[in-house]
Amino acid sequence: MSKRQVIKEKPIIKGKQVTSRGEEDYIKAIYKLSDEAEGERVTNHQLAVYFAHTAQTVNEMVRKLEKKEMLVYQPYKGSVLTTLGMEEAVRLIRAHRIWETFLTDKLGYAWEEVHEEAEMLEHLTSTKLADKLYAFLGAPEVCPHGNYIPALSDLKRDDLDTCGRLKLSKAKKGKQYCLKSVVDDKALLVYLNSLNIYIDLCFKIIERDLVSDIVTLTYDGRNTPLSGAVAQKLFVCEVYDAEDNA
Amino acid sequence: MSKRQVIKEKPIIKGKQVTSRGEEDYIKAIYKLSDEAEGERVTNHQLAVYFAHTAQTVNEMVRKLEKKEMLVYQPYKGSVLTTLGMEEAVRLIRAHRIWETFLTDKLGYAWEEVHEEAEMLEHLTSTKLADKLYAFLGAPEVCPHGNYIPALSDLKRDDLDTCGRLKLSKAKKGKQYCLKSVVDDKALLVYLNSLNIYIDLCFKIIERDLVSDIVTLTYDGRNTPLSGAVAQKLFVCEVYDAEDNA
DNA sequence: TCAATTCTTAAGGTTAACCATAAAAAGTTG
DNA sequence: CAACTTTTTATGGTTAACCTTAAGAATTGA
Ligand SMILES: [Mn+2]
Ligand SMILES: [Mn+2]
Ligand SMILES: [Mn+2]
Ligand SMILES: [Mn+2]
Repeated sequence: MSKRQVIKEKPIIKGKQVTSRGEEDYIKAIYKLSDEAEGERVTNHQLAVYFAHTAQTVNEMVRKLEKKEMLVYQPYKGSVLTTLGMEEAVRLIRAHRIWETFLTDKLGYAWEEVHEEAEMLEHLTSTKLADKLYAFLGAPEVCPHGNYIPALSDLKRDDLDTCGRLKLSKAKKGKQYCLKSVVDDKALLVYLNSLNIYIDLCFKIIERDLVSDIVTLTYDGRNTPLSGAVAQKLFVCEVYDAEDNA
Repeated sequence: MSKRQVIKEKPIIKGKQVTSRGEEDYIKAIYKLSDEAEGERVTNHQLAVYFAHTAQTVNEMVRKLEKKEMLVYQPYKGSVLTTLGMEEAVRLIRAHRIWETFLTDKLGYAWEEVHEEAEMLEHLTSTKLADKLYAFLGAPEVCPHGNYIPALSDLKRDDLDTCGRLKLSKAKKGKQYCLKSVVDDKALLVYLNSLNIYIDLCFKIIERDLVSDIVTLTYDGRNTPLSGAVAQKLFVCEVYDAEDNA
């Protein structure tokens, strides 16, 4: 009999639930994959590999997102996000990086621990929450891995990750660099911890062996060799050190 | 060809995903309903009303939770949480209240805005995250609505909400009280805002009309009448004010 | 005590998000 | 351009979390 207050649960985002978690993950993936190489379009095959989903599943998701006008799909060519899709992607990446920053800066998480948590939290983050968190963090420029935290209006992805930065694998012997960002890959981050390498570390390249594909850095008074695979995941900018110019 | 890193998405909680969002909501609901009146057991009907689900759905969920040993169900009698179920409930309530506190204390949300956000965030909150957040908040005793934030070991629910507190609807004329907690109901909270009533406000009851069921309080130098329905949702403790004793 | 009411549960449906199989369509290449 | 490969898509499954309908079981109370 007790006519208790009726509670409608599961408003997963805010009110109308426009995009599900799965859809959001696809949008983000397309955004990220769309300029990892240089090709504009992201093929279904790329998505299938990325998510370890079947071709059928990818096709279904892509078609669904197309219907929602988040992307334009051309069979045998791939998908391009619409402006709507880009906005969604940027909203998610912004939330992701804000959470990562919160977890490390405020709660003391290590940089290799935050990605998974952020991967979940980003999907429950209203614009209001993201903005309040961002302000609370003091409007940080970058996440713990050095990637820019975009504003909602920053749809140009070129600016986001590698803006003006150089892959360490393309850096030159004899010059000095400062580490600006790293790929958010747990194994890599743990490895970098073990070498005492972190964002804003400055070092000099003392060797580049093209045959063995190894770059050797100097910092903290010792030499550290890095494989090409690792060097490809680190982004640096050149440092013009006065004392070194002499 | 690009053999990209395979990413398994959707680890909704942490690793093994023992309880889904729906299951967690049921566990919490049983916990909450189990002493709203005084009866131990929570009937399927109560749950059906609470969630606006059908009897069939409730039955399925309850049976599923029974299989997972989160509760013991007796047909026609209702469900009681097992210790496992209680632990789960407390974990969720703890996370809920910690998030609410974070949102108000750190991000400046109003107390009527935090429940919905917390309702989602609680389901993605590992023990580690909850503990770190809690420490970051300075180990607060209560949420913005005055309810205790339990430790994971606090399974006794009596202590949680009304421990030593009195429903304002049962308070006595002429005495002084301090508001200690309120039911987390948006409409109520907004109403209290309009009256300048907040946690830790002290006031005196100058009138209790049993016929009209209205309590009249004095604070801020004015009299405010509250209906019985509202007074039932406010919990107070008596204040022994020296200056008033004379 | 037995009829009315309420509660439970069996049977079967829907949708979302995944899967497999296999045919059809497009692209690639010798 | 024909053979081969890759991509798409039609069909049809599965599971989880909801639903409806309706039958059967327990409780209640006159
Ligand atoms: Mn990340
Ligand atoms: Mn990052
Ligand atoms: Mn709440
Ligand atoms: Mn609360």
